[in-house]
Amino acid sequence: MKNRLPEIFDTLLDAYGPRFWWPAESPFEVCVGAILTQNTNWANVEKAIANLKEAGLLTAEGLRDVALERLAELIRPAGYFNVKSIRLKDFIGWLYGEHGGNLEAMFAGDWQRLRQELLGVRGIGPETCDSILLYAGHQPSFVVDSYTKRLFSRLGLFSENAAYEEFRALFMRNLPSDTELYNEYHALIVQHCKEHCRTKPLCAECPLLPRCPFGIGVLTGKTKSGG
DNA sequence: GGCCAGGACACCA
DNA sequence: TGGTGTCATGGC
Repeated sequence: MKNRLPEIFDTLLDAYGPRFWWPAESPFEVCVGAILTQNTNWANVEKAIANLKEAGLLTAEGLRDVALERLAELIRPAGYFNVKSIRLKDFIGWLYGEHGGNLEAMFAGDWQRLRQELLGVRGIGPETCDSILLYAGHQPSFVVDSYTKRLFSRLGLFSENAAYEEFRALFMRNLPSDTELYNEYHALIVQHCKEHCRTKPLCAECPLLPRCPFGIGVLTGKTKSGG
């Protein structure tokens, strides 16, 4: 079976241009945002991040020392604030316990070992973990999110029910191990899905339609007529 | 007023 | 191992 992933990337890049992800001012902000964005609209996350910045708490030390209740209140706009405040505290506690609260130290060793360690932190699942590795640590760990599953299952390439690690492995097997490529690919998937691939079927303006090489009927109910 | 949004986890069979 | 309920705000 032909590897369609590179050409899909090219199509998305042509359509949207480079996305310059992650939308954050520092690697630490990426880590915080990765936890706050769990099952949440990014616009709401931005409000929570802004609250943390305004309070001067968007640092490892700040989040370590702030009271849990105050932290929850500051991140309230991001939703699930009681859960996420604990998750942030757990991550910061782990960061201090294992790496002295230093993000550079956290990323200094072997990233695949770090991945396993991060997955052991309560509240950090595979997507959050890979987002931290890729966008904060600049390590070639592909990020799979709900958009990725939705788009590529609609394209008929993967089963939507496939496990996270299966999805991730498929991308990493079929693409070169390239941090910049993984960075851009995931960002383009998000951009694309926000515009064309929410819960509704893809619309006629979908940039994947004209060059779709794999039977767009999966998406539209019509069959590709060739040519 | 309902749906949706860049998940993770506990619990249960 | 897989399915289900829970956590919550804000925009449309």
